[in-house]
Amino acid sequence: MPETLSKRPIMPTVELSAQECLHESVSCTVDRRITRSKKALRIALIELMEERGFDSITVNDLCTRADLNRGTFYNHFHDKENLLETFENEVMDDLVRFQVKMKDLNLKEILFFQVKKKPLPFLVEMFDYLREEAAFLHAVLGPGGDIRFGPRLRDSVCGNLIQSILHERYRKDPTPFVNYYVAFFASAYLGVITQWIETGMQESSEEMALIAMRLLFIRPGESIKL
Amino acid sequence: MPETLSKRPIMPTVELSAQECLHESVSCTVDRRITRSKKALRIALIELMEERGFDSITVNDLCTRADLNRGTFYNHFHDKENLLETFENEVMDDLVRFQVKMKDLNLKEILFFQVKKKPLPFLVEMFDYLREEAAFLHAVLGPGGDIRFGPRLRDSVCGNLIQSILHERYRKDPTPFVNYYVAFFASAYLGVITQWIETGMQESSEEMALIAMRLLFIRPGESIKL
DNA sequence: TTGTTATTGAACAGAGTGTTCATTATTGAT
DNA sequence: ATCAATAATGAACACTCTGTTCAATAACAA
Repeated sequence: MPETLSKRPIMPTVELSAQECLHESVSCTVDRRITRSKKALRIALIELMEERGFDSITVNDLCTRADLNRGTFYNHFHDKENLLETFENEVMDDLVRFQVKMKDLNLKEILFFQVKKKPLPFLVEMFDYLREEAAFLHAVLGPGGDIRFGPRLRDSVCGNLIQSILHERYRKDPTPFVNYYVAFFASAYLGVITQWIETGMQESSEEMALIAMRLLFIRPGESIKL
Repeated sequence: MPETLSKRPIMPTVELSAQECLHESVSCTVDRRITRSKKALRIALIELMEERGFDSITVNDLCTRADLNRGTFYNHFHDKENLLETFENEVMDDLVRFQVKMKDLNLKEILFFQVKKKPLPFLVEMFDYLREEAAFLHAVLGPGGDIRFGPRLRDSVCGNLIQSILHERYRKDPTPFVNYYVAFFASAYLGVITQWIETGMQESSEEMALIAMRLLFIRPGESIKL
């Protein structure tokens, strides 16, 4: 079914005026009505996801909560899935900058900070950013959230982290074990992030960075003499 | 809104006759029409979750796919959420038996099998069971699944596993680090299970048990001399 | 101020929901 | 094989939500 084709394209004034700006080199400001509507919908979405879960939210609910006309919603979004997807993509785009910093990481550098008991700066930055987006992340990672976002976050943030700390001996290891090794640690760090957000971010970003580093040097079986 | 109260209670003949059985001590068999309908709905649910995701499934879709009348669906389930929840609970109930075996585990025993390169029997059993339920698990853990099931599986299966391997020194550690330590490994093992199911369970249950054990003795930072 | 455009409120057909009911078909047990 | 019990069926119902259109109004950037 070509259901996506039957939908008329939503062309936000934001993007169009942004292009025009480059063309006409004029100070371009977006229409405040649009940003206001979108902000209100974002808040309404987060609140309702926490209260009832994404599935049972209706477009009516969102608009009532955001104090907007239902037509306004459809001016900017196809449906509630498109609304959620938009905000998810914004966060994912923001996270790209940390991926870059992760790629030129190595175990020696981590250990250098570890022995000095200093948190890795980029890890602190990352937890800072996650705290900024805590309301959204709490909703979207929680029981009323989106099942696809956790894996996205894991692959984006944690995937690169694992690649950089992956032991050299496993880099060229073709056995299936390596895949599980990567899945193991990527999921593990997503779990740490989720735990932090779910429990209300009691620890500071510096503390979390140190905890994340410490977990790299822990081995459950270490208590037993080999 | 007392919406749950307004729903009439669904009393499956299964449970009632089960009670009567204890009372009258008669060989009790459930109505085959019911089990047939529920099985058809289970298959339909799994298929449609894979194809379109749970959110966009309608009761109509389920009944069409299961070749059932819509009224039959409402004879047994309140709504599609209740349908999914029922099957989720069945799997969770099955998993209880592994929790028991996990509680009387300890690191020494694991190491004993580890040095002999033998998989822990209960781990093999568990991966065997997961393979039995692979179709359901693949659907419910996948992108069209239920966001609440992963955490349930993690807490049930992996939570107990971690408690038994938790290093003695952390058992009485009151610092928040321990919480993240547990979250770390519980999420990690859920990630391994999910990876296995998502990639079509290429490895045997014995291989997976060995991989899970090996991951207990791995430490990313081990390549660096302290 | 002025032209533009986002928002509003109303209306619409269509789809899905959850329920009821009389009828038919299966079932388990005698 | 028969029979009472009950699950399945198909139809109908009011209801909610959807996604769209439209004219009127309000807010905006310049």
